[in-house]
Amino acid sequence: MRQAENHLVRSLPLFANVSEKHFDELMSTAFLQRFPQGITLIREGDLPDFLHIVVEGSVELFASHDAHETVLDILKPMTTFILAAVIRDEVYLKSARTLSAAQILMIPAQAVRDVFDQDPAFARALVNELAARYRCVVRALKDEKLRNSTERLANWILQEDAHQGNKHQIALGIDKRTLASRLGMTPENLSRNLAQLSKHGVVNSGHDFIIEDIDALRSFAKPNSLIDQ
Amino acid sequence: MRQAENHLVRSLPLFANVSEKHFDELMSTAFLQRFPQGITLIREGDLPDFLHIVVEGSVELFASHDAHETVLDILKPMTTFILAAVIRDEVYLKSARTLSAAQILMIPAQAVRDVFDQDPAFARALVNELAARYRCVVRALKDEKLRNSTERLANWILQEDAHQGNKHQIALGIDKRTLASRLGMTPENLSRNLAQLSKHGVVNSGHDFIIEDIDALRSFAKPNSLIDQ
DNA sequence: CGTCACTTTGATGCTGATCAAAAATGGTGG
DNA sequence: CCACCATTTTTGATCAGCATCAAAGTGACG
Repeated sequence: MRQAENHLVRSLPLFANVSEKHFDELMSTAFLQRFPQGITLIREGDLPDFLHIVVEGSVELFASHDAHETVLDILKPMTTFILAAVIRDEVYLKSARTLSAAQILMIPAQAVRDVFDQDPAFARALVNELAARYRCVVRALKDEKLRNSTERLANWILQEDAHQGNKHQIALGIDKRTLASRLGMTPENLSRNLAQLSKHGVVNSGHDFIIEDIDALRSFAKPNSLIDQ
Repeated sequence: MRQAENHLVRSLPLFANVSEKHFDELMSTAFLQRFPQGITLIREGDLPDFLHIVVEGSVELFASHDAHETVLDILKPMTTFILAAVIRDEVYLKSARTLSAAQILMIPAQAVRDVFDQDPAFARALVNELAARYRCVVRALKDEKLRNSTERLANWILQEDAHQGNKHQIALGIDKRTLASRLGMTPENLSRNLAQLSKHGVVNSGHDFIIEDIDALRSFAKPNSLIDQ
């Protein structure tokens, strides 16, 4: 792994207070690997070999059952995934594939468990990370069960605007098909929902969404700090 | 706390390898409290004071938004809850209320965090428990997104039969209103879904469900080890 | 300027929620 | 033991949300 990325990884909260020795132990066996778009990184049902961290690009977590598939999350840098499976050494419950070209840091699962037992700072950081991931899933479940698809879209727009610096102009970055899947709706429905939101201050301009009346959007979306991040 | 319960708690995986000293430290500040049915134990949005463990009875986790409420989980002994909020010292994302009279062990949040930092065995056990809880939520999210309500009911019956010893006769224990809520459907729909399942080997006899043809039920339910426990 | 992929629009059907009412169940007191 | 009442459960009718299939529109790019 090159110096630049090493430094980037070192600065992650997960490794913040880990001793130099243990950080080196983790990194000495780790790979930083580039993948093209559309590659399946892990498959549900397999046993975990590595803890994965998205360093660049984006990754989609999904699951299948009886010829149906659903997107459970979309990850951007710097996020760990399949931490719970690594800790328990049990099969993955989700699959993962790259949504764009991506760089993934892969740390052998056994090394993660070993350093966890030796380094209290790493243990603390890891449990914090896992708790954070847990809370994300709970938020996703609440979003799914307590809102309809138009409300999910409206809140996604508000959140994304905040992430992109409250410019009231949101660059999509992904195609609408993927966004639809992320939001738990079909592309057709996303289209119709966007049409709905024009009544609530949102305009769809090519690959951007523009918020023309944020108060109207807020009052429709009813954002909730116990669901949205 | 009485000796009997102390022993029960001591034998939980969470405390299995914790030193006597640290176990006593946790227990010395803990309460074992009885609650009647229908008591709200925690409210979403509040900050955590205690880690909770269901010792007896059952507890419902739920969340509300915009005049809607949804049941996220039903807990039986011995299960921890709100572990993630305790670890991160952040507000609860769910509320909890007793579904029956219940006994709850409450360990001060600060004690949990302190012992975590001092006792590697407790740290290991706690991260294992949190990972297990994480995987439960992921399973719930998949169940919700990948199955319709009849399939959820069919799989619940299969699981409950296994828990109750494969007698092919399942005692409900809770009223159908609560079961419906647990399974993410209205009582009306539960009733209709049960009628549907009579085509697939399930008979509804008073407060019991009877599986008359488990192969038919299995073939309809399509149980999946990556969704069901 | 034509092709191909993506997106939108239209028509239709399924799933599950809601409201209303009937039926079944269970407990209580005469 | 039975009649009565309250509660739970079931049944029926209707409606909203979302998926699906089909077709038309749009835009990027060779």
